[in-house]
Amino acid sequence: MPELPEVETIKRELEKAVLGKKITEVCVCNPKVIREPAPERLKKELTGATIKNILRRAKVLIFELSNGKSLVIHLKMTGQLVYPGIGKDARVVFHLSDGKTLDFNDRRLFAELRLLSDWKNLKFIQGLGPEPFDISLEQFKAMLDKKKTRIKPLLMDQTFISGIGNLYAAEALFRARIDPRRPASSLVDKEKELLFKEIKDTLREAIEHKGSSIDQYVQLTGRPGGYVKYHKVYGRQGKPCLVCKGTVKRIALGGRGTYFCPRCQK
DNA sequence: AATGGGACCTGCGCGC
DNA sequence: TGCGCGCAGGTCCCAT
Repeated sequence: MPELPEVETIKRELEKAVLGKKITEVCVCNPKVIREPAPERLKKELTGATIKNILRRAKVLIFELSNGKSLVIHLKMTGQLVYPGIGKDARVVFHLSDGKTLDFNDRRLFAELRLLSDWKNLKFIQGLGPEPFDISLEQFKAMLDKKKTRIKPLLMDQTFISGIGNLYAAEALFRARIDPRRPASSLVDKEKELLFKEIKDTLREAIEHKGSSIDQYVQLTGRPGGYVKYHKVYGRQGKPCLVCKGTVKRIALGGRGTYFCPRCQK
């Protein structure tokens, strides 16, 4: 579930907590989460390296290291980074030069961890579309015009626009009063404009509240994010719409649970 | 090109 | 109380 706001929250906290520290030891408790290289080689190459820079691209975290390599982490749905670590149920434990640990947890083993020479060459990274904050309204409008596909799955398509997942797609569409099933190209200018604004506002507000703790997401400290109480439709099926008092519905769209208010969203 | 489904996983909540 | 089942979702992959 971690989307742009959650990963951005972790990134900012990591900068304060572990930047400049050295990795003194790595414990791989479950090698399944390591995509490349082989766990033994990863351990060897990480040990002794200093964390020089921490970046986020879409939902991906990148640790640039003093040895020229980069540790690339995609949390997928249930990945967590916790500092100081407690070691409980961790899949990978990074021991740092301050005597503390950084825990990498992942209940469902979907997350991916890689050590690469050049993270920009990773196929997934290369395929990413622009982030919402990096494009203009005119660009956003032009991008939608070319697409006949339904707007919600399109917003979640990382090759189209990156950083938005199921939760924030639903929230932004509700706030823009657009039915998630609408073909993207059917949106008129006013709707595109409003949607673009609401996407950015929703993401910004979620970052301010340090993300949405649905399922497994927690901040680096292990505390939950505070944005769930501001959700207007996500997870609220059967409950009254906060705007019109109609009932929030849940449908499947592109195989994903989709929350919306049929009365508000046209 | 667009869409649907399955796979990857595990734990939770549901109905019986 | 316990069992089996559906569901949760980011991404990839395959089929239509």
